[in-house]
Amino acid sequence: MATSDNKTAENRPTGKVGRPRSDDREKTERGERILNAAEELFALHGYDGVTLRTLANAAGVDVALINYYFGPKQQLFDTVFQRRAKILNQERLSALEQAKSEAAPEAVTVEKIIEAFLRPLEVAQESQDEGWRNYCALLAYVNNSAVWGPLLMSKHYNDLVDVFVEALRHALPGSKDEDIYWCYHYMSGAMSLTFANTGRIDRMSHGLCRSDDFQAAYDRMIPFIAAGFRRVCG
Amino acid sequence: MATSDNKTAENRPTGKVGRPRSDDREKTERGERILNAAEELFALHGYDGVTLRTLANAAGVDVALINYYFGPKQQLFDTVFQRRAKILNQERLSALEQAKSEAAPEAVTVEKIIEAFLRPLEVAQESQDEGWRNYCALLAYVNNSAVWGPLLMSKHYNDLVDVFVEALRHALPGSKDEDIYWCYHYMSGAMSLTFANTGRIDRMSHGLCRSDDFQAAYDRMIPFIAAGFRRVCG
DNA sequence: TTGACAATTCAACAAGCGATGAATTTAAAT
DNA sequence: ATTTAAATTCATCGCTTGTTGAATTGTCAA
Repeated sequence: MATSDNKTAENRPTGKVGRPRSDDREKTERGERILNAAEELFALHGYDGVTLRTLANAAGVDVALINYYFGPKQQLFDTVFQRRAKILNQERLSALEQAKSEAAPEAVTVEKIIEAFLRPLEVAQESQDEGWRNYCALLAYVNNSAVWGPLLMSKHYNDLVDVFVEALRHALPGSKDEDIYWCYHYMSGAMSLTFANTGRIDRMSHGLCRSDDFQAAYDRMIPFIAAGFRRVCG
Repeated sequence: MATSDNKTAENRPTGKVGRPRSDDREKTERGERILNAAEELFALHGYDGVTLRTLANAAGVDVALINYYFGPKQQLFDTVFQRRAKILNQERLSALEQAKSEAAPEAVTVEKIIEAFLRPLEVAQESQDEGWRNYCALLAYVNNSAVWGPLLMSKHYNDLVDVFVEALRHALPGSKDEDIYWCYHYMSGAMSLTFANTGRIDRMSHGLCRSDDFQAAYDRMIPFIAAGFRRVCG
């Protein structure tokens, strides 16, 4: 199931060898175009489902340029995954800080914590930048993979977990850490699948619900998860 | 990230050409060995991460035999996925029927419905047959894939969804179908990741929780999900 | 103006890919 | 006994894979 080559890609390599004139550079830099195309293709087909040639074609770039910019394939994958992880972590952390200061001196509620965790993803998906939608699918792929998950999720998201779990501890006094971690895990799974946008719910609900209706997904998800936390960790 | 070839596989091809003597047949038939190995490898590396040669080696058969038994690669994948889907569907349906008859004439509770949905998976994973553990990871892979999900999940699991949603409708009178489907989707995501057994929770909880502690995962998951349903669909 | 460096294409590499036709051996049916 | 069919290995096909070295063209500082 390797991706089709799509010879009629919008961005083609110039065909001329050597460094290009600085005046006819494309609006999006080539390095960034590679990352964007990689993000989309990896999200859809997984690491092994994408060949460097397909990727090069989609990005409108020569194959060799990928290695020039990002080194071997595995390193490219890590770079793609890392790029938005940083941003997402910042967004979530600042959302949590804001919730804390709004609630002070009271402890912030479970609902608000979960909102701080989920809203940045919803905002990202709702945004113009379609790269975020691709990244969410990539996140679902990595999160559910026994090969990549242990490597990349731990590397780029473990610190964030600590902060949110600490907040949840205060919101749910008397709860056991073990319970919190398990609930966090359920939240992570529900979120992954939901924002992976696979079109599954559309078919399963006979068209009643729509995968790309992030508002609908989001509105229900916060109370759903929060109620779960309260029941198990209460 | 193609799988390593593992030349020292336990089951080797005999090396002798032609149909084997019926008295020195292996205890597990070759066709079944192929399916088992495929299940394990596809679950770990995804469709494109597994080559027929790696698979043949793991199953201890010649490459050509895979095609002989199961046709092209895609068809093999479908067969692997289908095999246990049938069984799982039966188990879940009969668990639901039993819950219904136990509750009669009252309507069965949300908790019991979710238990009927989850317990068969837990029993499967807890069983001796390690193939079930692999299948759960495969289910997570397919469920979260935008390529395979729409094809295989709908094909093999949509009927089951209808039955369970119908039961949930009665357990949650006055609820909107849209709400039920979204909650069902959250449940599906939480379940996928949890039973995919990626080792993620082990690292995230600094060793406090263990991925393979299915009992722990299961005990908390039912109240978690049920509380979510009640809050959103109540 | 020269020389170092950056950015790009091209061509090739060895290895590996899925698939299949032919040959071979045995089992089962007649 | 013969024939037919099933189960297996082997060799090979044409293509694709990730990676790299060499050549080319442009920029920019000395």
